[in-house]
Amino acid sequence: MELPEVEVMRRDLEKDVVGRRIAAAEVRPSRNAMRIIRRHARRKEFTDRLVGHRFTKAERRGKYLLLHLDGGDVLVVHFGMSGRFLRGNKRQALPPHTHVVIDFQQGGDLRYIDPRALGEMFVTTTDELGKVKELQHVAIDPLDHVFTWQQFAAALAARAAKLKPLLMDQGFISGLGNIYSDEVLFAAGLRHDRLSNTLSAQEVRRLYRALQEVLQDAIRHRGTTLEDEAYVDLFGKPGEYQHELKVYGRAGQPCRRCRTPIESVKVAGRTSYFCPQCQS
DNA sequence: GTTTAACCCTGCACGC
DNA sequence: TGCGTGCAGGGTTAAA
Repeated sequence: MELPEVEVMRRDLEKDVVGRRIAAAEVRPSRNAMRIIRRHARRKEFTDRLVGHRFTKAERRGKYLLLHLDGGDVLVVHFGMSGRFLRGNKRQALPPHTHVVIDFQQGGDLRYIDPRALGEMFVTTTDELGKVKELQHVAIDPLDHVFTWQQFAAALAARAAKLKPLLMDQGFISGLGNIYSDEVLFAAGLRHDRLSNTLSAQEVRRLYRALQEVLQDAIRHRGTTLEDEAYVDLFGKPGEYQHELKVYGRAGQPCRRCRTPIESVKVAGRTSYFCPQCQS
């Protein structure tokens, strides 16, 4: 789950979960459920900090989701690859790989489902958020209004790294994963292996605009749901952006702009897709 | 400083 | 049918 999917989830939670009070919380008995709450030694240590409290705000930092609670605690969630929240109720059976269930006083529940269990969830205090190492490393959000192209240009010039891994580096810019970094680079007309400090001012501007346009567009389409990854929103509904993808997962198929076959290559261990004609 | 590889995990496609 | 292998990709960490 990358920035657009986390943002769609945040908006759903803001509408449907913020304001609700937690009546009960359960960490399921599986080994993977303990993996999800790996920062807490015991289940009770985690659930005790939730029960009786009300969600007051849903915030996003890069790919992290912060669910604030009254009383000053925060539930921090990172979805990894296959993690997601799903609204449900007692009458509905828990789907496989459900690790955490939060019951609301007003009825209904919130399930955390994560087949690959690469996600993580923990409770901390708002005061100690600044001490969480992972959150400290989250760089500026490309959709933040304080993210200016001049600042972006300086940051790119200060590094000599290939664009694709750099865009996926959460300490450089936050929120991009494998799918959106490829889509952004296509929209900017830049190759994955261009070095960040070789970009002209015009190319930097193109990349800056591509970041915002692609991410905003993906949020408007409620995220990308691929067959295998099966991201769905809080209510189980798939996104629509997979129909808008220009390069990701399209190896061998004609480029939507110039008909040249899309190529795929391994970059920093990730399969990357690009158009050899449109991107330079 | 930058890049690579290994690790965590499950489901699925693949070849034999 | 069933087994082993490799891949998918979020991130971190250690090593090159």
